[in-house]
Amino acid sequence: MALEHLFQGSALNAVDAKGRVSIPAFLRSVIERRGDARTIVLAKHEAFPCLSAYDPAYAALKHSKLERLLEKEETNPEAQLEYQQRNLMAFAATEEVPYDSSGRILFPPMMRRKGQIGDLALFLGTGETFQIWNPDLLLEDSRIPEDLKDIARFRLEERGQS
Amino acid sequence: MALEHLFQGSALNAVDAKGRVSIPAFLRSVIERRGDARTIVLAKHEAFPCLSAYDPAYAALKHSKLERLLEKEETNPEAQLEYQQRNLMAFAATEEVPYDSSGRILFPPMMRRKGQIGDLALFLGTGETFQIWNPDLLLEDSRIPEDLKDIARFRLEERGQS
DNA sequence: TGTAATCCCACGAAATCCCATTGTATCCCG
DNA sequence: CGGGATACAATGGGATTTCGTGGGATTACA
Repeated sequence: MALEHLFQGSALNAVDAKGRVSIPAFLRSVIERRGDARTIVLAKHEAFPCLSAYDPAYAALKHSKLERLLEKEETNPEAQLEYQQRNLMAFAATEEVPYDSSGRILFPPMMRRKGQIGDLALFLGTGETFQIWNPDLLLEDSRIPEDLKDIARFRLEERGQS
Repeated sequence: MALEHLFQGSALNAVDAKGRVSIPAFLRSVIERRGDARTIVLAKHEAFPCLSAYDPAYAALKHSKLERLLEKEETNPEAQLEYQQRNLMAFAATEEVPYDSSGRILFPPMMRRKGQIGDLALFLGTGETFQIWNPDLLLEDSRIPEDLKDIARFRLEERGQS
């Protein structure tokens, strides 16, 4: 599990009336260096009220990891059920969306609701994956370090002036 | 067993009066990337009250996997029996159906009964295969993670409002 | 010859493409 | 070093295509 290209940096982009968002160019370049897809995978984050996003290559990696776990414990019926559940969450509870030539995706309504994304989307690189936040929810969350909130405030300010 | 194209995402489609269902386009595209068939294989799921579905290329893969398992334990008579049983399930208890130019299959009545599918079919990608559920049965099943039920509820809602 | 499967066309909604505009960062040359 | 030109990113809006769906017509089969 060593992906050499890592997601980093932050950006605040608008969601337009049609539900479209630009994926920041610096994140797209990582996706395209990892594989040749022009596609991102969206999932609800397990811990935070935001979305988790990554490229298809990372999703495949996650899958093969699950497969290997199963083969080890093939005899155990409890392990079978847990495998089924994980697989459902990893694939049925995610959506793969392509971005167009201008780097935009159409935000799937279900994910938009799950991530509680309004008309602003805050992108945060976190290494192997990146997160998409409603900036207001990030500022409200007590688990988020103050320094990170400062970044969110800065991005909001930047936009408020324009 | 490394398939690069994986089934992912969810959709809720109608079964019409003639018993026809659209296979979601995002699942069809995976089928057609894996092989050049415009066909799906249906089977009763081993654990859940739903149907399991995949492409013919995957069926072949599954078969060779069983074969390899058998060769490993050729001396064990119990393994022989189990092999026969699994092979029967994998091939006799399945149906292969083509989809037409608009992406619809005619639901085979037996499979429809086995999967207890009414006039709504919930499609769930699970990586190597996908599942077809009666959405009500999924909501009733205690083994299904709550987050996944949320997705089913969202899909139902989406449809109810239109 | 009747029943069921397949084909064909049609429609509305939604997704996708394409082009235009703006603002910002970068480059180049005086 | 400065200032204009250039390239790219993000965004808006209109045009086009695709998708899911219904219904009728045609074909296959028993």
